[in-house]
Amino acid sequence: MTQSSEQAFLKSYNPKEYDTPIYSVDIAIFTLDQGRLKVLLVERGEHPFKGFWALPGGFVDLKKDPDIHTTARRKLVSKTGVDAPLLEQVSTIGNAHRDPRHWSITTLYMALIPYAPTAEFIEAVNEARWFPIEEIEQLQLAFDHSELLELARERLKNKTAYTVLPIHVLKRPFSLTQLQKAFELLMDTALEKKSFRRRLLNADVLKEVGEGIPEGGKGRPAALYEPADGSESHLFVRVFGD
Amino acid sequence: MTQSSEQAFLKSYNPKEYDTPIYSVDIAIFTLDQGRLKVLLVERGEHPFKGFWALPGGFVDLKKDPDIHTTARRKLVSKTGVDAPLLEQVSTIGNAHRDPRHWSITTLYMALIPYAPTAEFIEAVNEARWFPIEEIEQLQLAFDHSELLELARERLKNKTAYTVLPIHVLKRPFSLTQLQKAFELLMDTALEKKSFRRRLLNADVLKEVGEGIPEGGKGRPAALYEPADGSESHLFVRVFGD
DNA sequence: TGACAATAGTGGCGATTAGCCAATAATAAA
DNA sequence: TTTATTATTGGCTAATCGCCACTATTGTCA
Repeated sequence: MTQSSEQAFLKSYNPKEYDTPIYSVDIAIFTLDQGRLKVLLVERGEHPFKGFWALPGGFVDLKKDPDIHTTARRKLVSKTGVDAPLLEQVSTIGNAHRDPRHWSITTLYMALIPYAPTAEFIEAVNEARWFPIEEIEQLQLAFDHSELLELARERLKNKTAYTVLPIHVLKRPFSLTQLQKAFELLMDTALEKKSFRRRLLNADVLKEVGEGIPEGGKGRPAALYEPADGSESHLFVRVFGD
Repeated sequence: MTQSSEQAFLKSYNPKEYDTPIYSVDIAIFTLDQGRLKVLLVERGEHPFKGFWALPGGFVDLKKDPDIHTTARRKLVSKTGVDAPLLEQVSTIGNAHRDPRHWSITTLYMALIPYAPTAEFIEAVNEARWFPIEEIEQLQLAFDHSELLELARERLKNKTAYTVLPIHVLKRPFSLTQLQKAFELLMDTALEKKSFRRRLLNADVLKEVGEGIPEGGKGRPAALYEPADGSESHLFVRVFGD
Protein backbone atom coordinates (compact mmCIF):
# COMPACT_ATOMS: atom_id res chain seq x y z
CA MET A 1 0.00 0.00 0.00
CA THR A 2 1.41 3.33 -0.94
CA GLN A 3 0.88 6.40 1.12
CA SER A 4 -0.49 8.36 -1.81
CA SER A 5 -3.08 5.88 -3.04
CA GLU A 6 -4.38 5.57 0.50
CA GLN A 7 -4.66 9.35 0.70
CA ALA A 8 -6.46 9.58 -2.60
CA PHE A 9 -8.88 6.93 -1.51
CA LEU A 10 -9.72 8.66 1.70
CA LYS A 11 -10.51 11.91 -0.04
CA SER A 12 -12.95 10.17 -2.33
CA TYR A 13 -14.77 8.36 0.45
CA ASN A 14 -18.17 9.64 1.50
CA PRO A 15 -19.96 7.66 4.21
CA LYS A 16 -23.36 8.92 3.16
CA GLU A 17 -23.18 7.07 -0.11
CA TYR A 18 -23.81 3.80 1.62
CA ASP A 19 -26.95 2.48 3.18
CA THR A 20 -26.11 2.02 6.82
CA PRO A 21 -28.22 0.99 9.81
CA ILE A 22 -29.22 3.27 12.65
CA TYR A 23 -26.91 2.80 15.63
CA SER A 24 -27.71 3.57 19.23
CA VAL A 25 -26.70 2.74 22.78
CA ASP A 26 -29.07 1.68 25.57
CA ILE A 27 -28.44 1.15 29.26
CA ALA A 28 -30.07 -0.99 31.89
CA ILE A 29 -29.31 0.81 35.14
CA PHE A 30 -29.82 -1.31 38.24
CA THR A 31 -29.95 -0.35 41.87
CA LEU A 32 -31.15 -1.71 45.19
CA ASP A 33 -33.75 0.14 47.21
CA GLN A 34 -35.83 -1.06 50.12
CA GLY A 35 -34.80 -4.61 49.51
CA ARG A 36 -35.89 -4.53 45.90
CA LEU A 37 -34.01 -4.62 42.64
CA LYS A 38 -34.96 -1.59 40.58
CA VAL A 39 -34.33 -0.41 37.05
CA LEU A 40 -34.37 3.12 35.72
CA LEU A 41 -36.78 3.85 32.88
CA VAL A 42 -37.46 7.06 30.99
CA GLU A 43 -40.62 8.11 29.26
CA ARG A 44 -40.17 8.74 25.57
CA GLY A 45 -41.09 12.25 24.50
CA GLU A 46 -40.67 11.67 20.78
CA HIS A 47 -41.81 9.30 18.11
CA PRO A 48 -41.53 6.45 17.64
CA PHE A 49 -43.08 4.93 20.78
CA LYS A 50 -43.87 8.38 22.18
CA GLY A 51 -45.24 8.03 25.70
CA PHE A 52 -43.84 4.56 26.26
CA TRP A 53 -41.33 3.72 28.97
CA ALA A 54 -37.90 2.82 27.67
CA LEU A 55 -34.35 2.15 28.76
CA PRO A 56 -32.23 5.30 28.76
CA GLY A 57 -30.16 5.58 25.64
CA GLY A 58 -29.62 7.42 22.44
CA PHE A 59 -27.33 8.03 19.53
CA VAL A 60 -23.60 8.49 19.42
CA ASP A 61 -22.54 12.10 19.24
CA LEU A 62 -19.79 11.90 16.64
CA LYS A 63 -18.52 15.33 17.57
CA LYS A 64 -18.22 14.81 21.30
CA ASP A 65 -17.93 11.08 22.02
CA PRO A 66 -14.49 9.58 21.42
CA ASP A 67 -15.97 6.07 21.69
CA ILE A 68 -19.19 4.21 22.46
CA HIS A 69 -18.28 3.61 26.08
CA THR A 70 -18.25 7.36 26.49
CA THR A 71 -21.64 7.55 24.84
CA ALA A 72 -23.00 5.10 27.37
CA ARG A 73 -21.41 6.96 30.25
CA ARG A 74 -22.76 10.27 29.02
CA LYS A 75 -26.27 8.85 28.99
CA LEU A 76 -25.80 7.37 32.43
CA VAL A 77 -24.58 10.61 33.95
CA SER A 78 -27.28 12.69 32.34
CA LYS A 79 -29.98 10.45 33.78
CA THR A 80 -28.59 9.67 37.21
CA GLY A 81 -25.99 12.31 37.99
CA VAL A 82 -23.60 9.51 38.91
CA ASP A 83 -20.33 8.61 37.24
CA ALA A 84 -17.70 6.09 38.37
CA PRO A 85 -19.97 3.11 38.94
CA LEU A 86 -19.87 -0.24 37.24
CA LEU A 87 -20.71 0.23 33.59
CA GLU A 88 -20.15 -2.59 31.17
CA GLN A 89 -21.24 -3.79 27.82
CA VAL A 90 -23.74 -6.62 27.66
CA SER A 91 -24.50 -7.32 24.04
CA THR A 92 -25.29 -5.82 20.66
CA ILE A 93 -28.62 -6.44 19.00
CA GLY A 94 -29.27 -5.51 15.41
CA ASN A 95 -32.02 -6.45 13.00
CA ALA A 96 -34.41 -5.15 10.41
CA HIS A 97 -37.53 -4.93 12.56
CA ARG A 98 -36.66 -3.60 16.00
CA ASP A 99 -37.11 0.03 14.99
CA PRO A 100 -39.92 1.04 12.64
CA ARG A 101 -37.75 3.75 11.13
CA HIS A 102 -34.97 1.64 9.73
CA TRP A 103 -32.64 -1.33 10.07
CA SER A 104 -31.37 -0.67 13.57
CA ILE A 105 -28.58 -1.72 15.89
CA THR A 106 -28.16 -1.06 19.59
CA THR A 107 -25.38 -1.85 21.99
CA LEU A 108 -26.76 -2.65 25.39
CA TYR A 109 -24.85 -1.69 28.53
CA MET A 110 -25.64 -2.34 32.13
CA ALA A 111 -24.77 -0.15 35.09
CA LEU A 112 -24.91 -0.76 38.82
CA ILE A 113 -25.16 2.17 41.19
CA PRO A 114 -25.96 2.65 44.86
CA TYR A 115 -29.40 4.08 45.38
CA ALA A 116 -28.80 6.98 47.69
CA PRO A 117 -26.76 9.47 45.70
CA THR A 118 -29.15 9.35 42.76
CA ALA A 119 -32.58 9.29 44.25
CA GLU A 120 -33.03 13.07 44.50
CA PHE A 121 -31.45 13.60 41.12
CA ILE A 122 -33.95 11.27 39.52
CA GLU A 123 -36.82 13.13 41.16
CA ALA A 124 -35.64 16.26 39.40
CA VAL A 125 -35.56 14.61 35.99
CA ASN A 126 -39.27 14.33 35.78
CA GLU A 127 -39.52 11.85 32.96
CA ALA A 128 -37.30 9.26 34.67
CA ARG A 129 -38.35 6.74 37.33
CA TRP A 130 -37.09 3.72 39.23
CA PHE A 131 -39.25 0.63 38.71
CA PRO A 132 -39.06 -2.57 40.74
CA ILE A 133 -38.05 -5.14 38.19
CA GLU A 134 -41.10 -7.34 38.72
CA GLU A 135 -43.39 -4.43 37.89
CA ILE A 136 -41.70 -3.92 34.57
CA GLU A 137 -42.79 -7.34 33.45
CA GLN A 138 -46.34 -6.00 33.34
CA LEU A 139 -45.31 -2.99 31.27
CA GLN A 140 -45.03 -2.77 27.52
CA LEU A 141 -41.76 -1.03 26.85
CA ALA A 142 -40.69 0.82 23.72
CA PHE A 143 -38.93 -1.05 20.91
CA ASP A 144 -37.52 -4.41 22.04
CA HIS A 145 -36.51 -3.00 25.40
CA SER A 146 -38.26 -5.75 27.34
CA GLU A 147 -35.96 -8.25 25.68
CA LEU A 148 -32.95 -6.04 26.23
CA LEU A 149 -33.76 -5.79 29.91
CA GLU A 150 -34.12 -9.54 30.08
CA LEU A 151 -30.65 -9.92 28.55
CA ALA A 152 -29.14 -7.53 31.06
CA ARG A 153 -30.91 -9.30 33.91
CA GLU A 154 -29.49 -12.64 32.80
CA ARG A 155 -26.00 -11.27 32.55
CA LEU A 156 -26.37 -9.76 35.98
CA LYS A 157 -27.36 -13.11 37.46
CA ASN A 158 -24.58 -15.00 35.81
CA LYS A 159 -21.80 -12.58 36.55
CA THR A 160 -22.87 -12.24 40.15
CA ALA A 161 -22.21 -15.93 40.61
CA TYR A 162 -18.48 -15.57 40.08
CA THR A 163 -17.61 -11.95 40.68
CA VAL A 164 -18.11 -9.39 43.36
CA LEU A 165 -20.45 -7.19 41.31
CA PRO A 166 -23.01 -6.56 44.04
CA ILE A 167 -20.67 -4.29 45.98
CA HIS A 168 -21.55 -1.66 43.39
CA VAL A 169 -25.19 -1.35 44.39
CA LEU A 170 -24.42 -0.80 48.07
CA LYS A 171 -23.67 2.38 49.92
CA ARG A 172 -20.40 2.16 51.77
CA PRO A 173 -19.55 0.88 54.19
CA PHE A 174 -21.73 -2.21 54.25
CA SER A 175 -22.10 -5.28 56.43
CA LEU A 176 -21.70 -8.85 55.27
CA THR A 177 -25.39 -9.43 55.78
CA GLN A 178 -26.22 -6.52 53.52
CA LEU A 179 -23.81 -7.83 50.97
CA GLN A 180 -25.35 -11.26 51.11
CA LYS A 181 -28.80 -9.78 50.64
CA ALA A 182 -27.50 -7.93 47.61
CA PHE A 183 -26.05 -11.11 46.15
CA GLU A 184 -29.30 -12.94 46.76
CA LEU A 185 -31.38 -10.26 45.09
CA LEU A 186 -29.13 -9.97 42.06
CA MET A 187 -28.82 -13.71 41.68
CA ASP A 188 -32.37 -14.49 42.67
CA THR A 189 -31.25 -17.38 44.89
CA ALA A 190 -30.81 -18.01 48.58
CA LEU A 191 -27.24 -18.49 49.77
CA GLU A 192 -25.75 -20.31 52.74
CA LYS A 193 -24.60 -17.85 55.35
CA LYS A 194 -21.48 -19.68 56.42
CA SER A 195 -20.29 -20.54 52.93
CA PHE A 196 -20.93 -17.01 51.77
CA ARG A 197 -18.89 -15.48 54.55
CA ARG A 198 -16.06 -17.97 54.20
CA ARG A 199 -15.77 -17.24 50.51
CA LEU A 200 -15.80 -13.51 50.74
CA LEU A 201 -13.53 -13.16 53.71
CA ASN A 202 -10.99 -15.58 52.30
CA ALA A 203 -11.09 -13.93 48.90
CA ASP A 204 -9.38 -10.87 50.23
CA VAL A 205 -11.59 -8.41 48.38
CA LEU A 206 -12.99 -6.65 51.45
CA LYS A 207 -11.38 -4.45 54.01
CA GLU A 208 -12.89 -4.01 57.44
CA VAL A 209 -13.45 -0.38 58.29
CA GLY A 210 -15.25 -0.46 61.60
CA GLU A 211 -18.37 -1.67 63.26
CA GLY A 212 -21.90 -0.43 63.55
CA ILE A 213 -25.55 -1.10 63.11
CA PRO A 214 -26.62 -0.60 59.50
CA GLU A 215 -29.22 2.11 59.11
CA GLY A 216 -32.60 1.41 60.63
CA GLY A 217 -31.45 -1.92 62.00
CA LYS A 218 -31.60 -3.61 65.36
CA GLY A 219 -29.55 -6.30 67.01
CA ARG A 220 -25.88 -6.84 67.37
CA PRO A 221 -23.64 -4.40 65.50
CA ALA A 222 -21.99 -5.80 62.41
CA ALA A 223 -18.49 -5.47 61.10
CA LEU A 224 -18.50 -2.98 58.25
CA TYR A 225 -16.56 -3.36 55.05
CA GLU A 226 -15.49 -1.58 51.93
CA PRO A 227 -14.00 -3.02 48.79
CA ALA A 228 -10.28 -3.58 49.29
CA ASP A 229 -7.97 -1.37 47.29
CA GLY A 230 -7.76 -2.46 43.71
CA SER A 231 -10.75 -4.73 44.00
CA GLU A 232 -13.10 -2.31 42.32
CA SER A 233 -13.10 -4.29 39.14
CA HIS A 234 -14.48 -7.71 38.45
CA LEU A 235 -12.61 -9.85 40.85
CA PHE A 236 -13.27 -13.52 40.63
CA VAL A 237 -15.07 -14.84 43.67
CA ARG A 238 -17.23 -17.80 43.23
CA VAL A 239 -19.95 -17.53 45.82
CA PHE A 240 -21.44 -20.93 45.60
CA GLY A 241 -20.39 -24.19 44.08
CA ASP A 242 -21.61 -25.20 40.66
CA MET B 1 -49.33 7.99 20.89
CA THR B 2 -51.85 8.06 18.09
CA GLN B 3 -51.63 5.78 15.14
CA SER B 4 -51.75 8.65 12.69
CA SER B 5 -49.04 10.83 14.18
CA GLU B 6 -46.75 7.82 14.30
CA GLN B 7 -47.45 7.19 10.64
CA ALA B 8 -46.81 10.77 9.69
CA PHE B 9 -43.57 10.73 11.58
CA LEU B 10 -42.31 7.62 9.88
CA LYS B 11 -42.97 9.05 6.45
CA SER B 12 -40.93 12.11 7.25
CA TYR B 13 -37.97 10.17 8.61
CA ASN B 14 -34.89 9.89 6.43
CA PRO B 15 -31.92 8.08 7.94
CA LYS B 16 -29.43 9.80 5.64
CA GLU B 17 -30.13 13.13 7.26
CA TYR B 18 -28.15 12.10 10.33
CA ASP B 19 -24.47 11.64 10.73
CA THR B 20 -24.04 8.01 11.64
CA PRO B 21 -20.96 5.90 12.17
CA ILE B 22 -19.81 3.10 9.86
CA TYR B 23 -20.91 -0.27 11.18
CA SER B 24 -19.30 -3.60 10.44
CA VAL B 25 -18.95 -7.13 11.76
CA ASP B 26 -15.65 -8.99 12.23
CA ILE B 27 -14.99 -12.60 13.16
CA ALA B 28 -12.12 -14.34 14.87
CA ILE B 29 -12.34 -17.91 13.60
CA PHE B 30 -10.37 -20.40 15.66
CA THR B 31 -9.43 -23.97 14.95
CA LEU B 32 -6.95 -26.60 16.07
CA ASP B 33 -4.45 -28.09 13.64
CA GLN B 34 -1.34 -30.11 14.36
CA GLY B 35 -1.53 -29.30 18.01
CA ARG B 36 -1.64 -25.56 17.37
CA LEU B 37 -4.32 -22.97 17.84
CA LYS B 38 -4.89 -21.21 14.53
CA VAL B 39 -6.84 -18.19 13.37
CA LEU B 40 -8.16 -17.44 9.91
CA LEU B 41 -7.00 -14.19 8.32
CA VAL B 42 -7.78 -12.67 4.95
CA GLU B 43 -5.68 -10.33 2.89
CA ARG B 44 -7.39 -7.03 2.19
CA GLY B 45 -7.80 -6.28 -1.48
CA GLU B 46 -9.14 -2.77 -1.02
CA HIS B 47 -8.25 0.42 0.75
CA PRO B 48 -7.87 1.20 3.51
CA PHE B 49 -5.12 -1.15 4.67
CA LYS B 50 -4.90 -2.76 1.24
CA GLY B 51 -2.50 -5.69 1.37
CA PHE B 52 -2.69 -6.10 5.14
CA TRP B 53 -3.96 -9.23 6.83
CA ALA B 54 -7.26 -8.78 8.65
CA LEU B 55 -9.99 -10.67 10.44
CA PRO B 56 -12.77 -11.71 8.06
CA GLY B 57 -15.68 -9.34 8.20
CA GLY B 58 -17.66 -6.72 6.41
CA PHE B 59 -20.78 -4.64 6.33
CA VAL B 60 -24.34 -5.60 7.00
CA ASP B 61 -26.34 -6.24 3.86
CA LEU B 62 -29.56 -4.48 4.72
CA LYS B 63 -31.37 -6.19 1.88
CA LYS B 64 -30.37 -9.75 2.70
CA ASP B 65 -29.44 -9.97 6.37
CA PRO B 66 -32.35 -10.10 8.81
CA ASP B 67 -29.98 -9.47 11.72
CA ILE B 68 -26.31 -9.06 12.58
CA HIS B 69 -25.91 -12.66 13.67
CA THR B 70 -26.81 -13.61 10.13
CA THR B 71 -24.25 -11.16 8.82
CA ALA B 72 -21.60 -12.85 10.91
CA ARG B 73 -22.70 -16.29 9.79
CA ARG B 74 -22.71 -15.24 6.16
CA LYS B 75 -19.11 -14.06 6.46
CA LEU B 76 -18.13 -17.24 8.25
CA VAL B 77 -19.64 -19.51 5.62
CA SER B 78 -18.21 -17.55 2.72
CA LYS B 79 -14.71 -17.85 4.16
CA THR B 80 -14.75 -21.38 5.52
CA GLY B 81 -17.58 -23.22 3.83
CA VAL B 82 -18.77 -24.30 7.28
CA ASP B 83 -22.04 -23.44 9.01
CA ALA B 84 -23.34 -24.99 12.25
CA PRO B 85 -20.30 -24.38 14.45
CA LEU B 86 -20.04 -22.31 17.54
CA LEU B 87 -20.51 -18.67 16.62
CA GLU B 88 -21.00 -16.09 19.34
CA GLN B 89 -20.69 -12.44 19.95
CA VAL B 90 -17.68 -11.19 21.88
CA SER B 91 -17.89 -7.44 22.07
CA THR B 92 -18.57 -4.23 20.20
CA ILE B 93 -15.86 -1.67 19.70
CA GLY B 94 -16.58 1.80 18.38
CA ASN B 95 -14.53 4.96 18.31
CA ALA B 96 -13.45 7.88 16.18
CA HIS B 97 -10.04 6.63 15.19
CA ARG B 98 -10.16 2.93 14.40
CA ASP B 99 -11.01 3.48 10.74
CA PRO B 100 -9.40 6.33 8.79
CA ARG B 101 -12.58 6.79 6.77
CA HIS B 102 -14.96 7.70 9.52
CA TRP B 103 -16.21 7.17 13.07
CA SER B 104 -16.50 3.40 13.04
CA ILE B 105 -18.09 0.59 15.01
CA THR B 106 -17.55 -3.13 14.74
CA THR B 107 -19.17 -6.05 16.47
CA LEU B 108 -16.67 -8.80 17.04
CA TYR B 109 -17.73 -12.43 16.90
CA MET B 110 -15.76 -15.56 17.52
CA ALA B 111 -16.24 -18.94 15.87
CA LEU B 112 -14.83 -22.36 16.65
CA ILE B 113 -14.66 -25.00 13.94
CA PRO B 114 -12.95 -28.35 13.44
CA TYR B 115 -10.05 -28.11 11.05
CA ALA B 116 -10.68 -30.96 8.66
CA PRO B 117 -13.81 -29.96 6.77
CA THR B 118 -12.47 -26.50 6.02
CA ALA B 119 -8.89 -27.11 4.98
CA GLU B 120 -9.57 -27.71 1.27
CA PHE B 121 -12.10 -24.93 1.10
CA ILE B 122 -9.61 -22.43 2.47
CA GLU B 123 -7.01 -23.50 -0.07
CA ALA B 124 -9.49 -22.55 -2.78
CA VAL B 125 -10.08 -19.11 -1.34
CA ASN B 126 -6.64 -17.88 -2.19
CA GLU B 127 -6.59 -14.75 -0.11
CA ALA B 128 -7.42 -16.57 3.14
CA ARG B 129 -4.98 -18.44 5.37
CA TRP B 130 -4.77 -20.12 8.75
CA PHE B 131 -2.11 -18.59 11.01
CA PRO B 132 -0.84 -20.10 14.23
CA ILE B 133 -1.82 -17.58 16.83
CA GLU B 134 1.72 -16.94 18.04
CA GLU B 135 2.79 -15.97 14.54
CA ILE B 136 0.10 -13.33 14.34
CA GLU B 137 1.68 -11.47 17.22
CA GLN B 138 4.53 -10.61 14.86
CA LEU B 139 2.16 -9.36 12.17
CA GLN B 140 0.73 -5.90 11.85
CA LEU B 141 -2.93 -6.40 11.12
CA ALA B 142 -5.35 -3.98 9.47
CA PHE B 143 -7.27 -1.50 11.62
CA ASP B 144 -7.34 -2.48 15.30
CA HIS B 145 -7.65 -6.14 14.47
CA SER B 146 -4.73 -7.11 16.67
CA GLU B 147 -6.65 -5.79 19.64
CA LEU B 148 -9.84 -7.45 18.48
CA LEU B 149 -8.07 -10.76 18.21
CA GLU B 150 -6.68 -10.29 21.68
CA LEU B 151 -10.20 -9.70 22.99
CA ALA B 152 -11.49 -12.84 21.33
CA ARG B 153 -8.54 -14.83 22.65
CA GLU B 154 -9.26 -13.66 26.19
CA ARG B 155 -12.91 -14.57 25.92
CA LEU B 156 -11.93 -17.96 24.60
CA LYS B 157 -9.67 -18.59 27.57
CA ASN B 158 -12.22 -17.50 30.11
CA LYS B 159 -15.17 -19.32 28.68
CA THR B 160 -13.21 -22.50 28.27
CA ALA B 161 -12.66 -22.58 32.00
CA TYR B 162 -16.32 -23.12 32.75
CA THR B 163 -17.93 -24.49 29.61
CA VAL B 164 -17.34 -27.27 27.19
CA LEU B 165 -16.43 -25.00 24.26
CA PRO B 166 -13.44 -27.00 23.06
CA ILE B 167 -15.59 -29.82 21.71
CA HIS B 168 -16.29 -27.50 18.79
CA VAL B 169 -12.75 -27.49 17.46
CA LEU B 170 -12.46 -31.29 17.39
CA LYS B 171 -13.43 -33.71 14.69
CA ARG B 172 -15.83 -36.35 15.99
CA PRO B 173 -15.50 -38.71 17.63
CA PHE B 174 -12.66 -37.70 19.90
CA SER B 175 -10.83 -39.21 22.86
CA LEU B 176 -10.61 -37.71 26.30
CA THR B 177 -6.92 -37.11 25.77
CA GLN B 178 -7.62 -35.14 22.61
CA LEU B 179 -10.26 -33.19 24.44
CA GLN B 180 -7.88 -32.40 27.25
CA LYS B 181 -5.26 -31.22 24.75
CA ALA B 182 -7.89 -28.96 23.21
CA PHE B 183 -8.78 -27.51 26.59
CA GLU B 184 -5.14 -26.94 27.38
CA LEU B 185 -4.47 -25.17 24.11
CA LEU B 186 -7.51 -22.96 24.33
CA MET B 187 -6.91 -22.14 27.97
CA ASP B 188 -3.16 -22.00 27.68
CA THR B 189 -2.71 -23.99 30.90
CA ALA B 190 -1.83 -27.53 31.83
CA LEU B 191 -4.59 -29.59 33.46
CA GLU B 192 -4.54 -32.56 35.81
CA LYS B 193 -5.49 -35.71 33.97
CA LYS B 194 -7.51 -37.27 36.73
CA SER B 195 -9.41 -34.16 37.70
CA PHE B 196 -10.15 -33.39 34.09
CA ARG B 197 -11.59 -36.81 33.43
CA ARG B 198 -13.59 -36.83 36.65
CA ARG B 199 -15.17 -33.51 35.79
CA LEU B 200 -16.09 -34.30 32.24
CA LEU B 201 -17.35 -37.81 32.80
CA ASN B 202 -19.45 -36.78 35.78
CA ALA B 203 -20.83 -33.78 33.97
CA ASP B 204 -22.82 -35.98 31.64
CA VAL B 205 -22.03 -33.98 28.52
CA LEU B 206 -20.30 -36.76 26.60
CA LYS B 207 -21.60 -39.99 25.14
CA GLU B 208 -19.27 -42.90 24.48
CA VAL B 209 -19.48 -44.09 20.91
CA GLY B 210 -16.80 -46.73 20.65
CA GLU B 211 -13.12 -47.28 20.96
CA GLY B 212 -10.15 -46.77 18.74
CA ILE B 213 -6.75 -45.24 18.22
CA PRO B 214 -7.02 -41.59 17.24
CA GLU B 215 -5.49 -40.86 13.86
CA GLY B 216 -1.78 -41.35 13.56
CA GLY B 217 -1.50 -42.45 17.17
CA LYS B 218 0.16 -45.32 18.90
CA GLY B 219 -0.47 -47.06 22.18
CA ARG B 220 -3.57 -48.34 23.84
CA PRO B 221 -6.85 -47.57 22.09
CA ALA B 222 -8.96 -44.90 23.73
CA ALA B 223 -12.64 -44.63 24.39
CA LEU B 224 -14.15 -42.27 21.85
CA TYR B 225 -16.82 -39.71 22.62
CA GLU B 226 -19.22 -37.31 21.06
CA PRO B 227 -21.15 -34.50 22.69
CA ALA B 228 -24.24 -35.91 24.35
CA ASP B 229 -27.57 -34.95 22.85
CA GLY B 230 -28.55 -31.44 23.73
CA SER B 231 -25.13 -30.55 25.03
CA GLU B 232 -24.15 -28.64 21.89
CA SER B 233 -24.58 -25.35 23.58
CA HIS B 234 -22.62 -23.81 26.40
CA LEU B 235 -23.00 -26.30 29.13
CA PHE B 236 -21.48 -25.38 32.40
CA VAL B 237 -18.58 -27.57 33.30
CA ARG B 238 -15.91 -26.11 35.43
CA VAL B 239 -12.73 -27.89 34.49
CA PHE B 240 -10.52 -26.73 37.26
CA GLY B 241 -11.01 -25.10 40.57
CA ASP B 242 -10.70 -21.33 40.97
C1' DT C 1 7.97 -64.46 20.23
C1' DG C 2 9.24 -61.58 23.67
C1' DA C 3 10.84 -57.27 25.45
C1' DC C 4 9.92 -52.20 25.01
C1' DA C 5 7.81 -47.95 23.79
C1' DA C 6 3.77 -45.40 23.88
C1' DT C 7 -0.61 -44.10 25.18
C1' DA C 8 -5.09 -44.95 28.07
C1' DG C 9 -7.27 -45.54 32.17
C1' DT C 10 -7.61 -46.47 37.45
C1' DG C 11 -6.54 -46.54 42.55
C1' DG C 12 -5.71 -44.39 46.57
C1' DC C 13 -5.13 -40.93 49.86
C1' DG C 14 -4.24 -36.49 52.46
C1' DA C 15 -5.87 -31.92 52.40
C1' DT C 16 -9.37 -28.67 51.34
C1' DT C 17 -13.99 -27.09 50.79
C1' DA C 18 -19.10 -27.13 50.89
C1' DG C 19 -23.25 -27.58 53.25
C1' DC C 20 -25.72 -27.73 57.35
C1' DC C 21 -27.32 -26.32 61.83
C1' DA C 22 -26.79 -24.99 66.34
C1' DA C 23 -24.39 -22.29 69.93
C1' DT C 24 -22.72 -17.97 71.44
C1' DA C 25 -22.33 -12.67 71.37
C1' DA C 26 -23.82 -7.92 71.38
C1' DT C 27 -27.11 -4.54 71.14
C1' DA C 28 -31.92 -2.02 71.83
C1' DA C 29 -36.32 -2.06 73.64
C1' DA C 30 -39.70 -3.51 76.92
C1' DT D 1 -33.54 -8.12 83.77
C1' DT D 2 -35.68 -10.25 80.23
C1' DT D 3 -36.65 -10.56 75.41
C1' DA D 4 -36.24 -9.79 70.57
C1' DT D 5 -33.16 -9.25 66.97
C1' DT D 6 -29.28 -9.55 64.38
C1' DA D 7 -24.09 -10.94 63.98
C1' DT D 8 -20.57 -14.20 64.32
C1' DT D 9 -18.36 -18.55 65.23
C1' DG D 10 -17.91 -23.75 66.00
C1' DG D 11 -18.10 -28.17 64.60
C1' DC D 12 -19.14 -32.06 61.96
C1' DT D 13 -19.99 -34.99 57.60
C1' DA D 14 -19.63 -35.64 52.94
C1' DA D 15 -17.83 -34.45 48.70
C1' DT D 16 -14.10 -32.85 45.86
C1' DC D 17 -9.26 -31.58 44.49
C1' DG D 18 -4.60 -32.31 43.55
C1' DC D 19 -1.14 -35.50 43.19
C1' DC D 20 1.29 -39.47 41.66
C1' DA D 21 2.04 -44.08 40.93
C1' DC D 22 0.27 -48.30 39.12
C1' DT D 23 -2.08 -51.24 35.76
C1' DA D 24 -3.85 -52.12 30.87
C1' DT D 25 -3.70 -52.50 25.84
C1' DT D 26 -1.81 -51.86 21.68
C1' DG D 27 2.12 -51.64 17.91
C1' DT D 28 7.00 -52.24 16.88
C1' DC D 29 11.31 -54.13 16.46
C1' DA D 30 14.96 -57.15 17.39
